[in-house]
Amino acid sequence: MTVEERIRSDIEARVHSGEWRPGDRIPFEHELVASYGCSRATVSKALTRLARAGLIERRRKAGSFVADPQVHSAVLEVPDLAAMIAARGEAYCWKLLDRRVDGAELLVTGVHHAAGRPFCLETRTIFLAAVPEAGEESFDTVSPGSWLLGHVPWTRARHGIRAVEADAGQAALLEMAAGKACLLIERRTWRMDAPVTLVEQLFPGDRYDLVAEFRPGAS
Amino acid sequence: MTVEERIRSDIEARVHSGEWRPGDRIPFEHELVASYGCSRATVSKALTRLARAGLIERRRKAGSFVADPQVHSAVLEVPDLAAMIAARGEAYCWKLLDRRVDGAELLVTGVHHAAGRPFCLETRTIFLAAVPEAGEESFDTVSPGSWLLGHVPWTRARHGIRAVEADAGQAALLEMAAGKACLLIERRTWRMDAPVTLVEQLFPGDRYDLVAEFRPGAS
DNA sequence: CTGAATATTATGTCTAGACATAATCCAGAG
DNA sequence: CTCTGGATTATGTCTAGACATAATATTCAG
Repeated sequence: MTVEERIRSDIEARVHSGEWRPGDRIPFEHELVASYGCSRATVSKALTRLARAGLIERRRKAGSFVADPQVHSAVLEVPDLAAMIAARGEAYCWKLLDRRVDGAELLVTGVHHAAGRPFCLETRTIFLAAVPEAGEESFDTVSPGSWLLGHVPWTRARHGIRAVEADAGQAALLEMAAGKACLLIERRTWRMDAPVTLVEQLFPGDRYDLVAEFRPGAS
Repeated sequence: MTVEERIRSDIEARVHSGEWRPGDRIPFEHELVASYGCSRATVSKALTRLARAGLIERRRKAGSFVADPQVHSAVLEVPDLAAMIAARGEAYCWKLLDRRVDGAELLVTGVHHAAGRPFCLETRTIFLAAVPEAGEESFDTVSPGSWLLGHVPWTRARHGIRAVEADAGQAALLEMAAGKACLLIERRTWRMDAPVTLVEQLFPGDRYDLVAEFRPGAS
């Protein structure tokens, strides 16, 4: 364990245990230098990282303080569906329903299947200005999500999550009763402010369970 | 702009623009030292931060490489409901329905209202072993979520998000028709491996829209 | 007393170098 | 040929110190 790690984990432990409470001042850098017998650069690196993780707040001249509890936020994992289903040991397959070009947009519709049952209805728009190569792809065996993952780096994404009721057409494609509750995930992706893709994924409520795990100060 | 920031943003720009593709080697540290005319510590700090953000991968002896596109993941903001509703300019109010102690667990049920309409049905368990002070709170004017935010630091949380249909009782409390689609968020929170609270929040599907924004390499 | 100039102090950024560590390459032994 | 042990090399961590910057505390003029 490096000196920097030791400093960090000592401070984390004191904050998490409640020994140092939000607003408390933690030792000055020069005090930590003295007690750990290391150089200031090492202490500073440890504090910088804790500050970036949101555990402490540093103020010039005043010192460093335990930060107020952070806003709730969590890291939401939205893995590649194919990989996710494979990880559960179920057979995965993608069935293309429709593919057409409308001006500079490529519209793809299809269903992801897990263990032989429909699992997710996907409606996707791909903006050809950002991804011209997509025009060459048929997407009849590979889902656009998997293809895009490997071909286009994105710099920003925005997710919306809602609960909706399946209409008759959607219900038929997902082999479920109309009016049943579904999780609707809408994701827009950009690459340097140029839209890359917009996707709506509709999951039967009882067949999908999104999970988000979070560890604050996950240094 | 500091030298470190300049190095970082130059590399980010080259990766995001596609000039350097996943797998490409980026210049060695000593080359960056030469081209920026700075010390190795500065270059190393920049690369360390890019590596932590997942943009590059560093390998001893081999150099640093542009990382493969990351798994989709997003930062999910789960703000305090009271603060969130207030931010939308709507009146917020919490109505306690039930509060009782069952052994070492405090069970609280209530409804969050926005603009006079029920907005979220909350069923919460608070583990008194981790939060003994909660036993003194009536929770008749302040929601347990807001109270806990200010009183208990937590170190880990796990969210589950599902779509469900409201049963008759839930529907009545939320002033909606039974069987309608709802978003169910379940959150468990721990503090140093001791459970703090478990909450289920049920939102009418058409009145809530969870949003997650993500910028990879958000250095 | 009030307000402005000055001194102090802790953090922010950086340098030039040291040694450690791990991965790779290459030469020589078998 | 293969395998092993060193030499090489890039990153990983650290030191001791420098100067910059921003916020506070203090002093002094009015």
